[in-house]
Amino acid sequence: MRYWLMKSEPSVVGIDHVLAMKNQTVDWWGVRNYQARNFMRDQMAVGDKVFFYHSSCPEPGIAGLAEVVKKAYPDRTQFDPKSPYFDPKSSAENPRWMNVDVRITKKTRLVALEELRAHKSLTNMRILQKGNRLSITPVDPAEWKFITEKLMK
DNA sequence: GCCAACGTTGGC
DNA sequence: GCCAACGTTGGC
Repeated sequence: MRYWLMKSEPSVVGIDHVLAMKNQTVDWWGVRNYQARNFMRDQMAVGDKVFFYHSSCPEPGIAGLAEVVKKAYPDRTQFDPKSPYFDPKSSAENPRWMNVDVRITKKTRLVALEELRAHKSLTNMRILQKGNRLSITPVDPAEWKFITEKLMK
């Protein structure tokens, strides 16, 4: 079982949106970066734990806990010509983009990016590295433990 | 709105 | 296969 951090923009799909969805579950559509796709496609398994992270917003940070409930399958938006995520080079026979399904298990207090930066034991987190842009990153088990047990309590 | 960092594209 | 140009991300 692995741990992950997944970024979402709350103005598009925030944690409250997902809580209002059926089974509090969302398909993680819209990833158009190969590294992030490969994490979903090759490494994510049902039961993996996820930090649901809010980015590009007034208060970026971890907003809740989630888990992977369905392994990767083709992202529906790549086939929709009306979607900004449409990819003309993708096809049903040879889909380029994949996503998993993620279910919110708990909405937590917002653990702000600024707060994460303040803790020495988290300095290696991918999300805190300069220039980090990857929307899906692995989380070290010790980092998961620290954040869930010490910061969220 | 700025801009550093990084990924992708495409001409050669 | 190189790399300049361009586009995007995301915190500030």
